[in-house]
Amino acid sequence: MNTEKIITIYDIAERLKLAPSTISRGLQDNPAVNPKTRKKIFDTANEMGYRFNTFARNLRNQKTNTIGVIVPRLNSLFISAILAGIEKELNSANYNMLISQSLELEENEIKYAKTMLHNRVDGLIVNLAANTSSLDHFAEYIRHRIPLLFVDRVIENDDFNTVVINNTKAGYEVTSHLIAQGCTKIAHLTGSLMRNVYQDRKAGYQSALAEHGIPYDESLVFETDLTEESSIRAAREIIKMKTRPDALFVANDLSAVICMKVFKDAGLTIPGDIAIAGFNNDVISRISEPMLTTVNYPGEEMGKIAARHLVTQIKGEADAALANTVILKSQLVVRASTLKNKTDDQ
Amino acid sequence: MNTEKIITIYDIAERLKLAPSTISRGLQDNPAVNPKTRKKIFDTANEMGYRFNTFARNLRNQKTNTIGVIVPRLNSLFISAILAGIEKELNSANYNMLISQSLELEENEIKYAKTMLHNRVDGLIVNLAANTSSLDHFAEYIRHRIPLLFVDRVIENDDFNTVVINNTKAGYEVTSHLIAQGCTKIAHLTGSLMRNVYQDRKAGYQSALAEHGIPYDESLVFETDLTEESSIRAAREIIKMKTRPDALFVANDLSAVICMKVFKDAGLTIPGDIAIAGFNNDVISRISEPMLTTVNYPGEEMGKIAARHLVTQIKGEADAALANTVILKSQLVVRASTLKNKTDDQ
DNA sequence: TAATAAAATGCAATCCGTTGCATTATTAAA
DNA sequence: TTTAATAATGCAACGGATTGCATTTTATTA
Repeated sequence: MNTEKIITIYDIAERLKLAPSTISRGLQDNPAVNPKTRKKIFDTANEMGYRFNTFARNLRNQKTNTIGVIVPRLNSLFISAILAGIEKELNSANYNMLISQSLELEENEIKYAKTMLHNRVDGLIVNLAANTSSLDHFAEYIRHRIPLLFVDRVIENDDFNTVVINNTKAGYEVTSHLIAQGCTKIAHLTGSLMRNVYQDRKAGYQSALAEHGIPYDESLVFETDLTEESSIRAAREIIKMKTRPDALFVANDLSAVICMKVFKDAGLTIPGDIAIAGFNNDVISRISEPMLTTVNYPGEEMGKIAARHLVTQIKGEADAALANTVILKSQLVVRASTLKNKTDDQ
Repeated sequence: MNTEKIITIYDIAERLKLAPSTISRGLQDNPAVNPKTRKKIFDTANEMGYRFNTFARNLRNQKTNTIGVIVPRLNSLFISAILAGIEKELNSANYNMLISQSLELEENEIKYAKTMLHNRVDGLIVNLAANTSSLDHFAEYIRHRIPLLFVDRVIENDDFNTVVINNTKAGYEVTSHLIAQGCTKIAHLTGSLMRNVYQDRKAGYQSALAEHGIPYDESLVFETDLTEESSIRAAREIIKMKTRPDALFVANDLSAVICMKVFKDAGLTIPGDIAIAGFNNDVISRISEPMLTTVNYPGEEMGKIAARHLVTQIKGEADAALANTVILKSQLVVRASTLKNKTDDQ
């Protein structure tokens, strides 16, 4: 058994005294080839250690069966959920997944978009980096009619397919709920306002305030990168305020729970002194004490739908010219961290 | 600007009245081509919307600059950390990353191993599925001399490169620490014992018990799949035991914190009634109340080292025949969840 | 057995970029 | 201006699988 030589269909053909085309057909279960021949082909292929060359095939077929995915980070539960969803769906549709993380930087996103283009991905799914300000780096995809889809973090633009939730509505619901609990001074800790997810949640927050006649106070909004450190810093700032807010709406669960811990360590009670609501419904929201009010955000489902959508487009079953927005449902999940009155909010 | 036609170097060559080889060289910054010509080539390529075809290149070069990665799950903080590390490293070495999740099933792992082989990955990094019992599906990699490396979850076998931590030692340290805190009846909640990570931690647990003359009691060991549900179930079983354990060593932080919550909800105090230790040093261990004693497990670092190692091998700078084991350091992180005496354990 | 239909196999071009070697154009030295 | 040396470009084969069409083999029918 030679470990060095790479076996091709030509080698098999030679061994069996057949034409390469017959080998190719045989390996593809083409009915035009005699079952006995086919069996011999497979046996010989195995014996010789043949593995087919996807490149040669792709080159010929002008298809790669590979989808590119660009996300800001890999080590986030929410992103992981999206990826898991994409992977499951792609797998059952027989596509591979090429992944890159932009580390929240537009420059990386640009670079990866190009790499994926050269790798001839059949489609691309993107979750934008925090500081991405233009979509120029995706222009080539449009130009080459390569299906492109944004999940979760998108840019308002009718030309692109997107899968999102209604962040404005969700932000509005969280804030309204806090107000219903009697909170009047509600702080908001959020991520980069360049991104719709944070921008919209904030918009919902503002509209709920407005609707209830609570003036919007810029100094109550903390725009951060939502890392562990900045969450702690923000929480400390809140503690130090002269008139402390009676509620905090945080744009993700992890940050919310981190703030909660800082508050508790400072002797504040939750929700007595300050109510806290998060976003995502990560496991962590069920483990914190008190349990965290949050928004159930169907990450895995978003991933699945995004992938399914993209595959449909690739297969040409959907009109590529028709940009589509899929808005998934999210639900407010009320838990102890915001229940000021004993009577259940429901 | 034609959006349909796919531009090749031949099209550029024709337009510029040059040979395709010159175009190819020009695009590769080959010094043999006149700077002025090169400029013209780049300009024309841009103008015509040319993007090079990685397949044709790969086909020719017999290299893909792509690394395959097979993990059991994507939606786990620990796995994500490993992936993030791999990605960072591969990126700076200019490799792409093709990812699949086995969903903890050997059959998927087998299938993906084959797909990656056909995709001609230049190397493969694997974190084994829970129920993988044989490594036969990786035989082809050995046969074709494709660098293969196992991270974290490995199988004892001198033929493979691995990057791990010393789980036995870590398990031993956790257990010894619990014993030092005065615990005498220590339960252990773990994952599939087919996997070294869990097997070894348990071995460490057992040897610590033995060393301190505590008899090993099978009924105190819970082998589960470590999901949220089974963790809750195990915690409830523990509560119901006639003589309740005074400590619980869980094989990962998330499960540990889930158990902690079940215990607290049942009115038990931590660590008073039962001390708890986890594994991984996830963020969650810092947020739980009390904070969780755990083992700092350098996931991202493992990923980086694994990737670096693999790339070195691919480039032929390492002797492929020499299987290597890299053992990273892990540290016991003592926190309140196991500190029975006020005096700091250190 | 010859003629016809059907099944199986073969031929050759194609996908597109790369590279060793040959050839032509340009510059420097004589 | 001629020759030698160098720079720039071109030629053509290669990598491996695919597929429309042609050809050969086998089975069917008259």
